[in-house]
Amino acid sequence: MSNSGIGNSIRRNAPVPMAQCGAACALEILSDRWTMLIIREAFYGVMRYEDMRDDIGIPRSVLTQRLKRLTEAEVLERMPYREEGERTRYGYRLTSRGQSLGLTLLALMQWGDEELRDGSSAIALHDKETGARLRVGLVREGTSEIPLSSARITPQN
Amino acid sequence: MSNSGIGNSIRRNAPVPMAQCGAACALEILSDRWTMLIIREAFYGVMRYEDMRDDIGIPRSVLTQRLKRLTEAEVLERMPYREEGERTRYGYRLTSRGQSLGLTLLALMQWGDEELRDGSSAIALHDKETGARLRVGLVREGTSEIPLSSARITPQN
DNA sequence: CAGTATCCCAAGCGATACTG
DNA sequence: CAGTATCGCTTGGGATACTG
Repeated sequence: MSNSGIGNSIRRNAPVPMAQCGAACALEILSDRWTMLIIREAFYGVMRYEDMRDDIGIPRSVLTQRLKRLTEAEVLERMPYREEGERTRYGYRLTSRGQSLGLTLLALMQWGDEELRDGSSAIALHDKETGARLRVGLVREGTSEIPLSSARITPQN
Repeated sequence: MSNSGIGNSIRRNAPVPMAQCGAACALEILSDRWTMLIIREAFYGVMRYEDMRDDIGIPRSVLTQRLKRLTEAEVLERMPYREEGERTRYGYRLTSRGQSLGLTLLALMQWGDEELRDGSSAIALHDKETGARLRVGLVREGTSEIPLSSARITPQN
């Protein structure tokens, strides 16, 4: 049968209790309709409240609440910034904890592109050094580990 | 700054519109409080309605609705099964589409373990053949791709 | 055991108006 | 521009009872 990764008989309970599960823990922060979309914006470098609203169509009250939650969870940080000839404004960007969520986001994107869409992705990942095309997958620990920071992300089309 | 994977200036909008984004598409099915936990159960081989309820504490009405949605999305399938001396029962298991979600689940778990917990994971991944420890990461396409099916998942105590 | 049915309440949604 | 405030509405959550 080999229907899943762990054994091949029917299990009556999960081998890892919810309280000790990293996924369950992560989902407490991430599992609602908007949060990963906000992460996606931040991942692409969109920092501003209004810009996020324009992109994803989230109601103000909800965006405000989510940004607060993500900031408290240290996934995002609130940052002052200034553009040419403009006054100082505030925006949000990924902390290092947030950046490491990029892999999860990419895994999700890959699944969506391959299983729900025609298989064509709207972005491509390449190794900055070698130019080799990259995917999210299982890797031997230590070997051939490519950090997200050495990937180039290019919109297709 | 190099704060995210794509360029280093402030973006006013995401380079990929929501409508063409695999992640956005995936989140339409997956982004609520319970769905990924149900996937997690199925991933571990828990098939039964009542067992899922016991593990994750989801209300009946919600579980029923989610199983329906996931079945319609062809992530789960409803399966008759029979245990020793018992009558035929029905349960749910991952389709191939569902199984390929395993990578996303593992990425999520890895993030939760490393960033939200003490860094200790409740499971370990090893290559069935070589025994090498595995992680979710970026891989050169083609090269060194290890399918989920050749990974052994062992609960760490 | 695998669901339906019901009911109540809290949270989230969506729109719009307002403020520093 | 980056939020708060408000409000009516819909959805989901949580509990419990019932059915084949």
